[in-house]
Amino acid sequence: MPRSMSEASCELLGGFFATFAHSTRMRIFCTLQHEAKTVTEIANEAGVSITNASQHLRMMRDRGAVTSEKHAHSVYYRVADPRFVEAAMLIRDALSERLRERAQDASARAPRRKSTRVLQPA
Amino acid sequence: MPRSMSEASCELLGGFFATFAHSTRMRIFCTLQHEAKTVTEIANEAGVSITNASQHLRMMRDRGAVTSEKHAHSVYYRVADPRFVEAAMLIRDALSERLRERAQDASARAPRRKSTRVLQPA
DNA sequence: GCCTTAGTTGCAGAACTACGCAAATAAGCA
DNA sequence: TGCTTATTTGCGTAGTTCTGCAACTAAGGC
Repeated sequence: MPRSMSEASCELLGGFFATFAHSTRMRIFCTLQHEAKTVTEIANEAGVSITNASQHLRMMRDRGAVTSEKHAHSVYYRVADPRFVEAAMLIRDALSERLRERAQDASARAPRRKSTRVLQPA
Repeated sequence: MPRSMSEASCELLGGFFATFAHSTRMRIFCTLQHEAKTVTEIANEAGVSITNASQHLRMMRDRGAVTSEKHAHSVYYRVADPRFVEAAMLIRDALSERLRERAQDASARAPRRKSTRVLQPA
């Protein structure tokens, strides 16, 4: 990261991160991590309406997180760059470690409370 | 990334990403990437009011992106895990490449328009 | 040309987020 | 104790985002 990013870059990167900053889009992103899928498949797997999936996907495409391609009736969406998946995993791992630590600290201070594992093991 | 993350995990990860999903927080995060700083320093460097910086920092701390520590009058904030910086750089690089490609494709189709470099070189 | 399947778009209401101001708290100093 | 500096909190307003519904478009098959 350069010492100071321009206002425009921050805007852009912030906009990109917004792509992941919602549980529905996070789920959509998870369904797409291995292969391209149609809107209907994505909507079913993520448990949202097709309209809603389509809207989130448009936003994600506009900001460069996914790309789309039309085949006959269907539109296939895929993750635009494998590094996005890599980065998400890096963050998920760091976050789950930190939360485990936090929970341990908390239970050390209040030892009667069971520790809750919030993220599934990677 | 596991094949399917639980709803709670998606919520949590989404919440974490929200931490970066705003140009002000992105700037705050940039100012903190190398060293811990006080709220006043952060506010000055990011160009926002102290109140506003404090509010963003609280949100970032609640979600695990930064930690804080009090020394005398001042509260020092720092990035909670270096992997967060690493992941942000990974995404910034992937994104800037993709945008460059996109711009090239666009100028290939409409050759008279100058290509704009949106992100500074890493 | 009409029907079906797949996806997108416009719109409106609800929910959430950002920001500033003023007031409150906290730590050290005189 | 009272003062000053640093930060946080409460609250109101303005703005943005999310979601569903209904209407629309696009591609292929009959």
